[in-house]
Amino acid sequence: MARILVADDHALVRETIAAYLEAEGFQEVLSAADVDHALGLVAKAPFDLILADYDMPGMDGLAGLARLIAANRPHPVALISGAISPEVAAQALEIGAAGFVPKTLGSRNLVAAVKAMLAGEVFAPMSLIQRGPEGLLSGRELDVLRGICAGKSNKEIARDIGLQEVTVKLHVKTMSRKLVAKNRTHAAMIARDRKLV
Amino acid sequence: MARILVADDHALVRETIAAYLEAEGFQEVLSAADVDHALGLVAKAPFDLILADYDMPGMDGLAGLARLIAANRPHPVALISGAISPEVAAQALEIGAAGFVPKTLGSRNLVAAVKAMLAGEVFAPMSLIQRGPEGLLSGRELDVLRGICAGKSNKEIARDIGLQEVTVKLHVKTMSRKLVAKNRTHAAMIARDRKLV
DNA sequence: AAAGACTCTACCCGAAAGGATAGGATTGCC
DNA sequence: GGCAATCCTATCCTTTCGGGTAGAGTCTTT
Repeated sequence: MARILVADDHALVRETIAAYLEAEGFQEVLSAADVDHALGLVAKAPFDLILADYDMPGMDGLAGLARLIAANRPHPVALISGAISPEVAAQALEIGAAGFVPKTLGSRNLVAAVKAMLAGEVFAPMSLIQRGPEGLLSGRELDVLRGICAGKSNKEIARDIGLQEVTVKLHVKTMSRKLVAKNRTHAAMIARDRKLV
Repeated sequence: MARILVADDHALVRETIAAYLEAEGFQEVLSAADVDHALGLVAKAPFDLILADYDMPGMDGLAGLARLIAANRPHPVALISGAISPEVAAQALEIGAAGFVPKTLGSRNLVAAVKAMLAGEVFAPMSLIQRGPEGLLSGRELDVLRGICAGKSNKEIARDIGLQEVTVKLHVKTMSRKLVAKNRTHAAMIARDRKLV
């Protein structure tokens, strides 16, 4: 019926999902533990649909997803994920992701989502779609946020990315406003929760 | 063959694992989405084995696990988890957990682990067992760490737990040393990574 | 060309955090 | 009792943060 690839580094999740889809009547369901393995399988023969985990070795943010999409074009590639931020979701859709399969999805909904995406539709929970470009962090702000999450001081961040300390402080301030964080520590925790880094 | 309960708030994980275990020949595999639901099922009839997710509604740290263990005594209760800190693992074993099932475990190993625990053995990856009491955070230090993770200032933390600000600063210092953190933000990220809070 | 972003830098200030050192209080344990 | 660990408080000092305001450069879009 369809050739599907499930890519997830959690063997338990990967294999059980694959087994479930096979039991649902999909002809060929393969699995991969990382992006490189997945790309190798795609190279042999493209899939009708790829489900890829966002927190997977080789993903490197959305770079790995972009490679998968390019390799499997024009067939759809979707993200499996426990929790994804609206920011990441928007970027994923921009680079051509076919949708999202939250792990909170039930088995029956999973099948429905897979069928929808096989038919060329975009499947994504509303909560991930409805959002303005409001409150998005700029590139520099993300750089600084990464430094903060690494426990660096403003001075260290400034040295590492080649800026003056005052400039870093500015980015910390504006970025904290956007995240509605009380301070850098709070911002770091929010970033971690929303997987912004 | 055995009556097993799989408790996980991720419907996809929960149902697929349950389906897989059933396919392996286990007679009765039920599932629950939160601790309260699980306790309700246990109350009707105890299970030969319970697999419970650590990051689950109602778990409240290890309190929920303790309730499940008490309710299902003397049958084993194990934790399903993507990542668990040695600290939490040790505490779980102390209060009587039967072991751990990392999500990185393959399907075949899952079956082996389940059978081992049904036989009364403790199943846990070595990496979670070998650890000294070295570097453990004291109660107060954990209190302060929780405050830091919430983005609070020392002053706020002091007010909330009824201490002087200087005392909080002391705990921040000693706790950061133990975690080998450069500052409070770094400590917060380490705590989040190791699930210390 | 103008508007709007993102960007970088500078100066100022008060508040917060980090670090060192020291003393006393409370436990539980040998 | 002595010992160790944890806990609470204190004083002093330096560094870092957080916040405000201001000016100017780049780039893209309209």
